[in-house]
Amino acid sequence: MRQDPSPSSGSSITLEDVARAAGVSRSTVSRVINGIRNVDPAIQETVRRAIATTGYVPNHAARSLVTRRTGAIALVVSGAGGEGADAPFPGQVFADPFFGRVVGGIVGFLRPRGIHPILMFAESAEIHAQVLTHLRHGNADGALLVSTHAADPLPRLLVEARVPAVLFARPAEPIPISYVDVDHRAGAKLAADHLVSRGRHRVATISGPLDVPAGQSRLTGFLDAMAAHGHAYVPHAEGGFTHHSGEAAMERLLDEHPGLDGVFVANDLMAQGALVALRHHGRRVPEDVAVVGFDDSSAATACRPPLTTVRHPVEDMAGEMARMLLTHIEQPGRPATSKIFDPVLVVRDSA
Amino acid sequence: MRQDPSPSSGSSITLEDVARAAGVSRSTVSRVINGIRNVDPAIQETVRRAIATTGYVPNHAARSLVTRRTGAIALVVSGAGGEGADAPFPGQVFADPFFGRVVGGIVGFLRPRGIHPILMFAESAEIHAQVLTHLRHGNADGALLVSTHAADPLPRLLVEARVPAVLFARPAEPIPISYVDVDHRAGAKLAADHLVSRGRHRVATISGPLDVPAGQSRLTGFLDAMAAHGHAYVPHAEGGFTHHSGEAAMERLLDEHPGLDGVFVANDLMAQGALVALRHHGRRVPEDVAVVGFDDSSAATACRPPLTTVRHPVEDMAGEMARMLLTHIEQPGRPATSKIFDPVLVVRDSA
DNA sequence: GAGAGCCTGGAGAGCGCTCTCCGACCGCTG
DNA sequence: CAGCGGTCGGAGAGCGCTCTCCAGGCTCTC
Repeated sequence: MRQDPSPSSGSSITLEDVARAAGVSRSTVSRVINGIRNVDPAIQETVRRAIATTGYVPNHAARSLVTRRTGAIALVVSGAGGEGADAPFPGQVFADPFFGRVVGGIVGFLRPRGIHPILMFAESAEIHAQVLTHLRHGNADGALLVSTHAADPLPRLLVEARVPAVLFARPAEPIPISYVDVDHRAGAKLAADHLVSRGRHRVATISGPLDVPAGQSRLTGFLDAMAAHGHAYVPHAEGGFTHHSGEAAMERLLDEHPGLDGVFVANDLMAQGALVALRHHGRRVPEDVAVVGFDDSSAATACRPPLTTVRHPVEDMAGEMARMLLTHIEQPGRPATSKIFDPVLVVRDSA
Repeated sequence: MRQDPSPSSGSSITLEDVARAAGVSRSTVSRVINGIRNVDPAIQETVRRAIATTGYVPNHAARSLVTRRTGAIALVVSGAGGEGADAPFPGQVFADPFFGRVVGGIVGFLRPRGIHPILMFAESAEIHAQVLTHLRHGNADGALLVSTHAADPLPRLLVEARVPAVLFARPAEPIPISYVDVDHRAGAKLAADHLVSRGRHRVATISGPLDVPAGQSRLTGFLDAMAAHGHAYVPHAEGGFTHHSGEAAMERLLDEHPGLDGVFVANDLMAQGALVALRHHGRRVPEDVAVVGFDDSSAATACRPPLTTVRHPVEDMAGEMARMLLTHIEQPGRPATSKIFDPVLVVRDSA
């Protein structure tokens, strides 16, 4: 089943060669390849055979020179502008398995379409500029942007440079750019309802950073839902979405409210940290304290006990993000749109 | 400091336009941009200014059409050929933070050179073919390959297709392809020496899969080093480099050798699982059982207690891999080379 | 002071492809 | 049988860039 024509080295076979082999013109071969206009089926067959025999592979550069399309998409993972140098190498974000799911969803959508994303990290201002230049050089037709921090200037820069782009999560500032997001408030409500239904009355929460929309919405959504259940006051400690910040926040909460019996933690990584702190303080989970996380990352199942958590359909969201970008590339003038996904509660052992 | 020329939209400014603006020929502008041959400094300055005023951005497609270089590199994460469908989406491998470090090291080296890797996952045979086609289309000048399983057919396919490529870790079968690797035996010896120096006498080991060179070498290296210390017999359980396989292997070991007081686990993810099993069986770490991992992944510090582990210089290795690939691309005829890195023991609390 | 040789800038030929335009040929109708 | 619209293949002009070749002017040497 494997074709293996003799002169497979290098591939200097051009359209011209195929045309000669098939006894037709370059145009006809091009039409067959691109499926444009009607070409006599018999000739089509001849051409196809000629392509197979010659082992022809289209030259991507030549094609994109004339079509002004690269067929490539950039996947940009972006941090804030003014972060410290706590990462000697880029790519540390992949320590969060969440990104693996995003990447998986994107690749799952793009790969069947023959597109492979170009991976870029942009964690400082000068690199933002570099990324932008790269994009404007025509190295990609558009960008998928996953920001790790609020106040990421890149979305705005992208809009200004007219680079088609779609974000994962709503931007902190209102700008005309498409994005996908999860309904954070609904997710937080799911967690609140669950904790209450489990009979927890002294519930606290560990939020994400409050300058991030996700951190903000999960907190307010949780507080509102708890209020609806009659809990006017819910202790709260702010974390930074990292394992250690979750552990530290739990310590603080435990110090100030030793009697708490339930906690909603705004992401799984922090919940994992919270679990460590709880164990350290001799609390059993879920008997003494019920814990609900958010994200359903692989950290959720790696924990002991496995976390009850709010699951985003991350893969679906990432796929939709890619689909939206392709649409924007296809139809340049299109206004920005957004799509919000419903989260689901995944009940495991921690609550 | 930011330039923002008026017609920044789209960029239909060509070399020709810049040449006209600078009052020189296209060739001269090209020479200035590419730094080829001597150009009068005064003219260089004029040209540079013209580039800035016009907001010129070179067209990548046109350039690579003539240079036959894309300036792009593929980062291929490849699985075995016959794996089951346990992954609905590709990219699950990123759940292992190890890949984050690899990616970080690669990007750290490539980015200053203006190169961004194209991310590809290849977990089935048909996708191997697709990846190969993509590469041969001239979408990338070469490939960096990280295999998750032995018996990955891709290295051989790459060699056959004459695609410049460098592997992370030695291929299971001997083929003429460049790679970087860590000295697994030396790492295992580090672990053995440490356990012995800590006075452990009933030491066991959890190995990785034995069809992978890394799994194999770490095991034999450990056994040999222990033998050198006079320990002729070391109990051994095979794992699959995953959290759960480590936990299961530890259970088995504990069943058969309840008196063990030290264990070398062939990677951190499994060690994390082993820790869970040990705790479950009431063993204190490191008091009752000392645990040494391998990789120094972020799992190592997320554990309680933090793992004593063998650290590869993953980022350096990944960077070197990229450097080697660039060399191969630069000098096509070059024979395959390899570079082996020395691991380091990172002592934390678990042993 | 003149010839040789070097240095620098310009002209122009492609790289491989797409796509518009055009012409040939078909079947159909009046 | 002539005329007409429709279908389908071919010719050719670029897309924007690099790079070889060449010409002109300079310095240097004898």
